[in-house]
Amino acid sequence: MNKEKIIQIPHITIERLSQYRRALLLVGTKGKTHIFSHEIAEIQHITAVQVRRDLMLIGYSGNLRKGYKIQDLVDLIGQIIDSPSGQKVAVFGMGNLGMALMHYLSGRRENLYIVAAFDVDMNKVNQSFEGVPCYAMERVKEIVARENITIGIITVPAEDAKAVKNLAIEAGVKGILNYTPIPMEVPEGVFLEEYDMITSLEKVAFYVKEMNG
Amino acid sequence: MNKEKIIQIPHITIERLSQYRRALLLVGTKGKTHIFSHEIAEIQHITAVQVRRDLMLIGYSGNLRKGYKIQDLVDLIGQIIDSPSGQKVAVFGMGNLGMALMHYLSGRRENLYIVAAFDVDMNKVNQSFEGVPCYAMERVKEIVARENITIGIITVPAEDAKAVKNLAIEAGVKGILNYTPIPMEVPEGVFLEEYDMITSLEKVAFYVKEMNG
DNA sequence: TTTGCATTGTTAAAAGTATAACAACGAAAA
DNA sequence: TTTTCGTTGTTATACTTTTAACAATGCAAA
Repeated sequence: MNKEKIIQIPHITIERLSQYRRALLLVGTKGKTHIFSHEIAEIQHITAVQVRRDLMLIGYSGNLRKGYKIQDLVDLIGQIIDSPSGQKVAVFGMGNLGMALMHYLSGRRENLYIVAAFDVDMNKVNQSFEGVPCYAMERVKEIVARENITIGIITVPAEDAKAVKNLAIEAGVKGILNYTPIPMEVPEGVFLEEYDMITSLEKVAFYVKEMNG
Repeated sequence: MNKEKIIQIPHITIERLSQYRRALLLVGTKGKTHIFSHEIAEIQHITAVQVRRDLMLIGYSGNLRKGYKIQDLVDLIGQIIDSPSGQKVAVFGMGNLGMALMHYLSGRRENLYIVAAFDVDMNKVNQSFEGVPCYAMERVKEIVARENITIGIITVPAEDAKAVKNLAIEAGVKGILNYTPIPMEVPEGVFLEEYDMITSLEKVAFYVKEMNG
């Protein structure tokens, strides 16, 4: 019965917690030790009430005069959203986007380890990027099993997206982050998150149009 | 009084319309001319009711036996979310991510024209990528004004993010798509959209943990 | 013709999410 | 001491978004 809290934390709060943590880590580097709800709110472009409510949901109590202790809050958020022993991640496709991700993510989250890259380009295979080895696509099954990789980020060209996704899932990956423009299907038990940059760009374009006549 | 509909379309429907359109264009290439709400729903991992409701909001009527006519629907979505004369976009920072974006977006949306890239690296300046010229950062003001660029995508390193954002806005950009991990402030009248890949990755990690924990 | 069926369009209900309102607190100022 | 102030934690309310329910339609099969 050592189960987590019964009260479910809303999806959207989970996302915000991740964002709060990054904001906190950022301001933490500036020597700040405490922060008020309205300061977090301003960074995130939301309201202070919402921040306080989110923190209430995870059961964190701040100090009435000093606000929230950054380190404690970071630790608590970690307890909720991180896996205790971390998770291993592979990047499928070392084109520009894969390279950007590797560069950006590598070493940034201590609980998420990027341990492998895969590509079909033999000039990239057996190289290493940011200290992460790049393997041939043929070795997905072997490496995913050996390293116990649970998350795959797909950045291959559109035409290979489906095949690579299937390969990753057959190999045992439990979460897919899809950066290709091809909507995917995944079996029960695999979590899928899709992001298409065009959606964001078109959204910006729409609101620029709306605001400026 | 030639104003658009009074009934406001919810933000989230706008985003889905953009996604519907891309899905429709994709299936359209396969010779399909009509599509049912449940088919769109399946691609988007949502319910058919939601699709129908969204289409109701934009006033599109399908055919009871054949479903929705793909071309008509694509056109109508375009009327709603696109600017009649298109908008021009600049990419700030031609690192891996900027390069990936350029490659991916270039020529994909007929109404959004990527007309300039900016970088500080003199090896990139005066080159062109995907047919798009790359200028020195010093020329932002000049080029944004000359080309009438309304949207800026920021992919520079974190430490330059704020300065480049300010530069772009001073030059007249009305919409910012921020791919750096630095939360930004923008003045009234400028639309800001932020995306951090770590949020997506942590979200996947969280739900993988929850499902398999 | 009549019945059955899969679909759309729409209203009503439910669920999810954000905001408002305010008591409680405790340090600092009066 | 007492008052003021800015903050947190929380409940109650409002708003947004999704889902359910179902009438209407019109083709196809009986």
